[in-house]
Amino acid sequence: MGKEPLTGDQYHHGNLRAALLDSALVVLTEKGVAGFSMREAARRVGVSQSAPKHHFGDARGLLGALATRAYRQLCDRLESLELAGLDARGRVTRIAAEYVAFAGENRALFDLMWRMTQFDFTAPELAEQKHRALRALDRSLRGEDAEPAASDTDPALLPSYAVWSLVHGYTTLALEGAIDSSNPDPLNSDLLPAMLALLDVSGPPRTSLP
Amino acid sequence: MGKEPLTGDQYHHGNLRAALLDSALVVLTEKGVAGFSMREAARRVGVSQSAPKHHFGDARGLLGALATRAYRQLCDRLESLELAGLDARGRVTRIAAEYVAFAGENRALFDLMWRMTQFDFTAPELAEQKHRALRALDRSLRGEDAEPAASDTDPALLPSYAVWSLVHGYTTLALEGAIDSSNPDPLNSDLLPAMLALLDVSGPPRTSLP
DNA sequence: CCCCTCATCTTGACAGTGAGCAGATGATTC
DNA sequence: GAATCATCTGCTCACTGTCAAGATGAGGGG
Repeated sequence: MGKEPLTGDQYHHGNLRAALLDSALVVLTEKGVAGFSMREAARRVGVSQSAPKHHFGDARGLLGALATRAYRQLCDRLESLELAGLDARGRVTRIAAEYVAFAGENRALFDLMWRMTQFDFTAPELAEQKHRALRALDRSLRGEDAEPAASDTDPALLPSYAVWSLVHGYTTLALEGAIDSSNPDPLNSDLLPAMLALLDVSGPPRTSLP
Repeated sequence: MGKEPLTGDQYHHGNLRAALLDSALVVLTEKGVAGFSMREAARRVGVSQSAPKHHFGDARGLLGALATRAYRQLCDRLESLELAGLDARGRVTRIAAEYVAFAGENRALFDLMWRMTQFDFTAPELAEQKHRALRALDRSLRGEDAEPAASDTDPALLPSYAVWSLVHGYTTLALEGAIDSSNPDPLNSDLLPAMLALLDVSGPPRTSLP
């Protein structure tokens, strides 16, 4: 009975699930998505190579749980933004900056988030978090008091889709060095606000012109 | 040393380099980036596992060559578009459709293209092709006769950056199922033209007039 | 002609990975 | 106490990328 530090954590070997998630995040950050190894994540918490199986099934399960947690963190940040006193354009700029900041602070995680279908990972909670991200963005754009969209195909969502697409596209292109590559920190450039200024975020064509 | 290739298949085992590229493309398309295997690509052309080493160095070299070829194909398609008689908005819509079509027809390849930094692959030709894509897009947007941008930071490029970001962002988000997921073929939806209609593509801040 | 050189390709290893299976281990409950 | 059950270990297997050393064959002087 190897009684390692029994501090607080009840060890059978503790709450392995959380420990493995943290360890996996470190490995992912260090090695990137391509260099990630489930064995190494297990090794770092001092546990056998097949310990993760009971908690996550397989490697995709682990990465999926990690991505789901990342989505939740991103949504939390977007939802907790302080936007009072800002007009629509100011809100959009603010939320775009937060989106880009998250991507910059969690590059490997951000990479992983948009690669889950490639890993054949389709958890309902993941799709739910994606919807949550859109809703958070839409609520910030149209204001707290605006009535939420009826469905995902509500034309009122169009500006939010456009903002998301533009911000997400710029983020991935900049991280890949395709845009603003001369800038040492393209994620902090003023290119994004300038691009957003070209976008009409006033609202959908609801029987009145822009 | 003779860079002169012989006609057709020169035997030792033919022109392996091209054959391996084709084979790798098939494997990539079938298994995706995550499931790609260099050994399998070699196996399919009936050659040993370490045959690719002489031509590509390692697996990243093979994928890099594949990505470079893909960039060139995309640029070729964008540059050969017939845009005569279209106004700026029509040209943008047309080029966006072509961009999305390429992504839909070559999903695994398109995935790979924006993942090369992750594989530590930095070939000068790859960066050059990215610039070429931007220039093709910009030329299509502002017309053949407009004077090209002086540098990558020329403010006149702003609309092109915005269009690229929006189109690229929508493409990746749609492929990932984050946008328009109820649509069975989100890449052919009319969402993208509607979003582009929200974008002001008229030109840079009019501090100077044409 | 022979022989030499050199690019190309094969063989055979090595370390590392994800996955599956039989069993130890220990907490919980009866 | 004993039985149950989730949890974790050790082992095996097939597979991967990479490397070093050896075959193979084409082309070019002597």
